[in-house]
Amino acid sequence: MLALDAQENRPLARVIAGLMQAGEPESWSSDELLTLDLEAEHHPPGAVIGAAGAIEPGVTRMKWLLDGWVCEARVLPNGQRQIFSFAIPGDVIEMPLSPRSRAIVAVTAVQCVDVAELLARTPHPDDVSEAMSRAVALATARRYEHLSRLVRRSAVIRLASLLVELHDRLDQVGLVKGEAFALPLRHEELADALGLSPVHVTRCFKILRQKRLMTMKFRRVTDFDRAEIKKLCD
Amino acid sequence: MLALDAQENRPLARVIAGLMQAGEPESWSSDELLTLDLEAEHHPPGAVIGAAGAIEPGVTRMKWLLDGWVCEARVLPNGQRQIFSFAIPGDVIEMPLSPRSRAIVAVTAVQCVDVAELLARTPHPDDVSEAMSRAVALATARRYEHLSRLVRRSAVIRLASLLVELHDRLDQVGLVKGEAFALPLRHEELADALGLSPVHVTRCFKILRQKRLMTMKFRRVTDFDRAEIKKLCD
DNA sequence: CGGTCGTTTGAAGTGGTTCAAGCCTTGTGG
DNA sequence: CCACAAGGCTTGAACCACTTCAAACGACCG
Repeated sequence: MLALDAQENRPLARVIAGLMQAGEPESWSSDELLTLDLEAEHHPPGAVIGAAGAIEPGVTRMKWLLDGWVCEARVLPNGQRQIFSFAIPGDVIEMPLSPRSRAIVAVTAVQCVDVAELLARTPHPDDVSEAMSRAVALATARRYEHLSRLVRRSAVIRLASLLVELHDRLDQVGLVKGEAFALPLRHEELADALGLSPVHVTRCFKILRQKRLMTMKFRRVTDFDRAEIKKLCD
Repeated sequence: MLALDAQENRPLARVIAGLMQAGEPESWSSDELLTLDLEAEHHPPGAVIGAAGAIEPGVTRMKWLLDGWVCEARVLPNGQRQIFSFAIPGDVIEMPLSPRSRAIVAVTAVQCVDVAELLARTPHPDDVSEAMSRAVALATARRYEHLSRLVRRSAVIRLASLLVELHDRLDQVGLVKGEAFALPLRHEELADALGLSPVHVTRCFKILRQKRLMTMKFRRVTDFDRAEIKKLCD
């Protein structure tokens, strides 16, 4: 159960922020969600999410990320991994129909709920599915962004523009504090997302640090100068 | 009007093949489509398609490609162009909501119909929208493929795997003759799709030719050894 | 305290870019 | 029918960004 008291309430607040961002009407309130008694799934880091469930197409194959980071990835024939996107708390994840083409993998410990469950219990099912399809549209747009980011841009700019995207998304759900935010990704994960070697991700971070644009240490980004980094990307 | 007699019937046959491929039930027949008197839009090479129309979300913002090639592209801030995908006869094209994020551009002379029109006139609207959404799902899957193709793979393999994809799609709509097919793309367009320089596309074609895997000349591919090229990609 | 995993740095290699020139094809006008 | 111009394709040479390999360092966990 999502037995969230005032102390543990933050994941849910983020989720609601995510829904609002996706155009959720005001008919919703966090109180309503709290009373739904939804069962949250928990997954440890590295777990493949959703492969166990039955294959049914449609809106029901979606999960709603309450806490933690997941990535949408695929292992290429040569053994390398391609990460298509990251999802952060408040995001909606589309489960793949075939787990071979792409898999949803937990990067950190993860807490999520099945949208089918949510739809069955909410007093506003239409609003929920509306919000979900908006979230899907946002994710699709971000995938186009990601592709243009990867192609014919220097490694530093690939990294910088990904960081700006993640910063902005984290900011919208209240996970940015001043110029700092948690970034629970190893260089290897960033490398697999950006099409670079992990070694070169290190070098790119070094360049950004030397330009005094940001610091990445202990899975946290600090002194993130969003304006300057954004300028660098264009 | 799509006043197609037996002579001009081929584009429509391809389109129907495309629909069948997308899971179109047998309740359809080419005869039925011929009697619909659909108005086909014509666009010259280089034209931007669909920017003129009003912005309405949903299934109505789709067009159905009868003849010619189009690409889904975007101009990056640095002036370079990123091509996200190509569409061939029989494909369904999703029009972008905002023309800034991506544009549909005619590569050759193009003939297409609006899906809204088709839906309004067909006696099987449910079957049509079913086929359309299947086509959209296929295009989405191809976009994932394209991303994995671009990242961390050598230029020759990027080109080879794109050629295999295009070959297979053209084959399904009857546009492959033996080991040859028309490929009305300049090196520049392939380069913009593959994230390479046009010069290097030339070199890749040279390598493939020297390996006796294919020949590209005068906008036509000949001696296309699909099996060997496919093997090369893995 | 030692082992493991992740990060950092250096040195050498390579694949793709860029620039520039020549060539081939196609279209146009005399 | 030929001459010429324009656009795209081809090739070479130099350059640079990123990779790979290898070794050292640092944090975290038992």
